Amino acid sequence: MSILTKTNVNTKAYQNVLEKIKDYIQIDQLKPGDKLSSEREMAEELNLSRSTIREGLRAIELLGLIETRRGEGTFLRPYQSYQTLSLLAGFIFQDRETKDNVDDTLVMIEDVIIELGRTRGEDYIQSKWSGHGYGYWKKRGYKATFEVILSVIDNQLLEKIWYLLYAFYLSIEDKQHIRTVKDLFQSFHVQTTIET
Amino acid sequence: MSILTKTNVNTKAYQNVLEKIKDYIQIDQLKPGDKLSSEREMAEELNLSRSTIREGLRAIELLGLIETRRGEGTFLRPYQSYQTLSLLAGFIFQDRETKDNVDDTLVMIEDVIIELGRTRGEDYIQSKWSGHGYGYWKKRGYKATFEVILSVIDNQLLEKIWYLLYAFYLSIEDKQHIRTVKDLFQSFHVQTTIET
DNA sequence: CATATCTACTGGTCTGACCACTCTAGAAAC
DNA sequence: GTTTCTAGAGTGGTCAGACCAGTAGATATG
Repeated sequence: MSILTKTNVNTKAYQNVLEKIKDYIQIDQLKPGDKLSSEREMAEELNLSRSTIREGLRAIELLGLIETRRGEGTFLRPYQSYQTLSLLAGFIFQDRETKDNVDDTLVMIEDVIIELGRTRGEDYIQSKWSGHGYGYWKKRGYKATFEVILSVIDNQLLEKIWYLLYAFYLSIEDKQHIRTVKDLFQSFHVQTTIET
Repeated sequence: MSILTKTNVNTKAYQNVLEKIKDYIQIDQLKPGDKLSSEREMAEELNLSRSTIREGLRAIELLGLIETRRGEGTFLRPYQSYQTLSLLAGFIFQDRETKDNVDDTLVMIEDVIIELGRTRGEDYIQSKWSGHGYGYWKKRGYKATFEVILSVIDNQLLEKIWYLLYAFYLSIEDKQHIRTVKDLFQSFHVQTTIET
């Protein structure tokens, strides 16, 4: 299902581009940051027009897999950027019913993460937060504060899901998070009084 | 940050296409199955070339949001198909570290869903499962069995996340789910003996 | 050695063309 | 009047070729 390098006639040409590039990455053992062939080279190699190649590339780019820089070339992406995730979230979770569930779901996912944080690194989180104090973290904002928990749970996937949801949450309206920095501090029993 | 309809000069043109289409869908209240403007119309309306429009469309198409049919037009997709989700999951969660976390994360998300199912519709689930009996549901498979829980929790978002994860889980290798139908039955105290 | 300039190459965008396909209004046949 | 057939308009799929705007490296210049 995955590494079929033969061109499929029935599907659209740009989909073959996706497969080819996927193979290309695997075969050449390309790593993040590496440069792909130029669009003109790919076009010649795959016997397709440059515009068709570009349609495929745009799709992959939106997924955050590659990055294009004018004058330089096309590169494999180091990692999924926050911005891309945000856009993705907006599209994936478009419909009305889904939007109604964001609040609930975000809270639930955060519950899971917080629980994980408690078992895997309660001490670290407490010292990190109490080090700078409540006032500091409140100023840095909810996202930065929560990321401290994310940093210790060592689960990239759960992390990505949170980012996806959080980005989506913010994109709906410019509302504040249901939870506050104060809530976070309290769930880890860290002092929330501001020392002068 | 979200619904700015004004064209951003710094970003690439096809990204503006994405925004425009997103707005377009919202403003015109388009529903799944509805037809979008033709590529040529969009091009004229947005003052862009058709190729640029197409680059944007291809990206959205890969996300499974739209569907193009030659000779007919471009349509909003009815639902996010399972297949598309699988492809998406593969791209979004590409890297090695992320893959290592799938097992854990899937279990955790399922815990959340199961807990929700217990509080919101334990009776329904129990009667549904015990109605056909364990043998029936075991034959129908884990996915179908789990979907019973999903059907009562009334949270589309959590549902989508599960589908995304589950698809991704299966795509990594053709392995069986960590949990079994039996486990599900037991967490709801439904009999797992097969009557003859 | 440092600097400025030139040049080849890259992605970004546009134009205009042709194909294959679908749908439909109107002509033709009944 | 009803059915069937057909031509044409419209749609997405693909292509070739062009120009612009950046980048990087070679080359020439001080």
